[in-house]
Amino acid sequence: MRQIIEERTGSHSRHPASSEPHIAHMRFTAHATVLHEGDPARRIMEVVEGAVMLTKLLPDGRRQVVELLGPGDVFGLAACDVYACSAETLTAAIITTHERGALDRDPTLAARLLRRFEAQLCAMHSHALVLGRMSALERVAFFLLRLTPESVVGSTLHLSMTRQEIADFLGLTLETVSRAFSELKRRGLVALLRADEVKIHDHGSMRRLAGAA
Amino acid sequence: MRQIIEERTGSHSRHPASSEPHIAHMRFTAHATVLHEGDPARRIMEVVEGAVMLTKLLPDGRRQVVELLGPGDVFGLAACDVYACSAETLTAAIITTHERGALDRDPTLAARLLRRFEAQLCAMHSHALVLGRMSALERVAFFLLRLTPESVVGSTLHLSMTRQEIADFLGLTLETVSRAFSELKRRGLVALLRADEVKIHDHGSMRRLAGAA
DNA sequence: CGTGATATTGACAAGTCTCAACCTGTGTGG
DNA sequence: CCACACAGGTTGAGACTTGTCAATATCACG
Repeated sequence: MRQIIEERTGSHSRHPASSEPHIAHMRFTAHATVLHEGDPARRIMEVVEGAVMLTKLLPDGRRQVVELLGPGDVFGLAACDVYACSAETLTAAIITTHERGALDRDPTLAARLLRRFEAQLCAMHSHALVLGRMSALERVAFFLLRLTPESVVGSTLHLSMTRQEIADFLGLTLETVSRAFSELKRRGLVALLRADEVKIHDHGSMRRLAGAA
Repeated sequence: MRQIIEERTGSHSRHPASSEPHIAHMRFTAHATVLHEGDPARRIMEVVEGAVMLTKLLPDGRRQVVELLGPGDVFGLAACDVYACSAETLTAAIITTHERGALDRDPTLAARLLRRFEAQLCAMHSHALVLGRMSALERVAFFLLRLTPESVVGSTLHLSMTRQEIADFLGLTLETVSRAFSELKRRGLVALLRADEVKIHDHGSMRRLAGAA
């Protein structure tokens, strides 16, 4: 893809001394673990293709999906020297990685990641609003709209997440998510073709539910 | 309004190469609004001194404090071309601003902001875990530990937020926050000297409650 | 046609919110 | 210097949303 090409050309001979290529592409199947919360944070990663979710765990096993990532999004971050989140693929995915040192050496890379971080930080701000202040029904409506590209209006939306994963993303239980889906269906806002295929019928009402943000 | 008392430009010119002063320092009193969600996003801002909170609103008035910022933290971000959050000072504060264009021109600045964004993104990940998966008591414990610098062990912690602001940060109501404070006091984990002065007695139990993150 | 994983639905419990009353401390004016 | 007023905080009772546990349904696959 375009990004792969840019990466390769952008990275050549920045540091000829280092024999190790600081860019590597990796291909993952769906439901693969890319990295573990708590492991030493060596590299910064970027989704090239596919979908990835970042999760955090509490000692007692409660889980939160903190971010959903698509092409261009960055992960593998660390507040100290270990990864702050685990990362799992939701679909088959291609991921590229950068040495942490490359951020200082390569201003082009830094500029691109900076823009990306800004977008992701804004997404997290929205997510905080969802988690802190929205009802179950509103959360699910928000989730469905978030997955719907602007362009797609009539077509059907494929969820590559189980109810449990959606629940962990929205701070709910899988039962509550299921009930919310049923309620949206009952109200005629969506149609459930299959458990993982949704068609949004009333975009306006969905927007209103989701806070029109 | 009482916000802008004084504005200086480029006082410490650390980048002599650039003749244009793209840095401005501003001094704010406590409880001043620095910027409004939805306004055109012209500049990126950085906290130099003091504390700032970022908030988002739903159409019906529900509010979420999405981030608490201290010295070094960055705000004024936008997913499209308008600010994603409002920003208010919690204490008197000094804030510096950068033109958005400066990010591309000044690699040193970009590198610094990049590191900061990473830290803030990690903080948001933790916050998502708090909002999505923790009980009221756990949230308040987490909040108090988050405000406690590692160094400070015995001294008393000053909250520069009302119960309502804390509640909006933690996704609770002010009553629930108040009850959580009382419960922590009852259990002997903290002492409330005044409504806005807390002393943490049992750091270990607090850590356990907060998920030892 | 079973079998296992995932999803839905129901009944009940628990945690948090809502509404209301009351308390505390700070500052002001008589 | 005291009394009062006001903003913020605490506490209580009951309602409501969501969580928990359990039974049943649906779908993909061998």
